[in-house]
Amino acid sequence: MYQRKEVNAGPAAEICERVWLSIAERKLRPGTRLKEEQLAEVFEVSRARVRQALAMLESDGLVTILPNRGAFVAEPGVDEARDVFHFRRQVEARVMERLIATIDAKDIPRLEAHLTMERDADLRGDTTATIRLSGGFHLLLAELSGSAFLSSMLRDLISRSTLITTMYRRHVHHNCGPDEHAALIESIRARDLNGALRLMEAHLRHVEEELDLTEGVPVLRDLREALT
Amino acid sequence: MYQRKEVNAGPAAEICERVWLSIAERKLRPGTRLKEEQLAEVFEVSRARVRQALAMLESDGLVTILPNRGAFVAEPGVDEARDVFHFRRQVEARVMERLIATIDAKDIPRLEAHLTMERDADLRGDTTATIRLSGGFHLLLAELSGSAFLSSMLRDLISRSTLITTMYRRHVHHNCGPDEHAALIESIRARDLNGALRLMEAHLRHVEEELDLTEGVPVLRDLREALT
DNA sequence: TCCAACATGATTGTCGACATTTTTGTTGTC
DNA sequence: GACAACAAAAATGTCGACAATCATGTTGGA
Repeated sequence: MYQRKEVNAGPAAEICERVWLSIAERKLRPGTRLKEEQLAEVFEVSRARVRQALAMLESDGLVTILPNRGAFVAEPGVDEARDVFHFRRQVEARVMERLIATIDAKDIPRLEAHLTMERDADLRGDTTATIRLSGGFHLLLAELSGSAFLSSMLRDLISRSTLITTMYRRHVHHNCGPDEHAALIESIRARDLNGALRLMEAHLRHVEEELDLTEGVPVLRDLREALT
Repeated sequence: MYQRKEVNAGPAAEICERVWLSIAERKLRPGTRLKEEQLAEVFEVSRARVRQALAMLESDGLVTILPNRGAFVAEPGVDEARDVFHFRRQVEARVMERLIATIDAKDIPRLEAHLTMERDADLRGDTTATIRLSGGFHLLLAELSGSAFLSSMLRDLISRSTLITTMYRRHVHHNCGPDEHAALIESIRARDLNGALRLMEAHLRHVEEELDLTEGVPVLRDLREALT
């Protein structure tokens, strides 16, 4: 999920992923303060690396850094939430166009292998793996599309989506179901662009519709602004 | 241009902006190696800060960092170029929607003041200022739209656009003309969303049409891949 | 002469210690 | 008792030195 290149998952990326997972599992709530020293102790790494990881997480929209004040788990507002899903639909559509135009038949098994892992984690009830793999499927599509730019954009949007989902979902976690992923693979195999676009659109709408984005609750991003 | 928040332009952001300007002015060509020590000497800062700046520039797509190998000015391919402009149109459209829906009349003067600076720099023949202000206008629109998310996305896309323009433009630098910006301001003042969207679309198409994106020249991103 | 292994130089990556800023707790005065 | 100024503690920000890694040039052998 957080690996920057194909093989080379930098050491800081590992911290990013663990934080991301903790957020997805609601162990870290939005607004929580992230002290550098504390994180360094937990992950048994130097504080410098924690800073590096926090900077990455900020650019991915997962944490907000206030200069000289510290890092906090971000709290995206409803407007940002809508924008994130809006652009995620755009990006995933573009990915699908490139993917169906350029994909090599020998890459299809990679998708199926991923799907198998998703189903397996789902059956085992392994929440952590399920969350990781669920986002990973979309990211794999981007990688197979061959565009590093689309991949990096999508990773950003997926991170934000995850955080938004934890904040605004109505019920328990919905499983970004493996079945919908399976249907997508079939469309890709058949190189059915229109079908794939329709499925992806529906898939993402399902996720968004599970959220309650009606409330205009202003979000405390900066403690100073929040108490005017 | 590179200021992260409103007032608080971090010290590393200054380095980012100077590198960005050098790239825009074609003083730094795509593929150029950026040695940390060298940059530290030129900018008279510590190497740690240079690393910080390079990391930011990488996430903005302006430089490519190869682990243990160094940083290079990025060389986006034609596919990435098309994607960047594609999404830039999407983002700017979204900005315009939010802007016209929410803008306060008292903010219009800020736009006009910016336009005045653009015209002034243009008349003086101050290329550096012209480049900076030209991108700054679009970024100002995003800031006035009130969405930090859209702002950060757009800053990223503008950086990449600049680099792409220097790589693929046919003739000399086209001035992302102040006149088209002026027309946009009029539409905003009149809260004419459809008009504004049309103008923005045309404005961005003008920039893209000045480029020669026909050649499928593969780009050397990684020296290893390039010589297969 | 060509190739491989090694040694050297240069460059990036990492860490710990110190300086700065912010926050919190205390004291003294009105 | 409330408020302001000050002092102590804690957290963040910065820097320089050292370690690890990669590129280049050299040497020895076939």
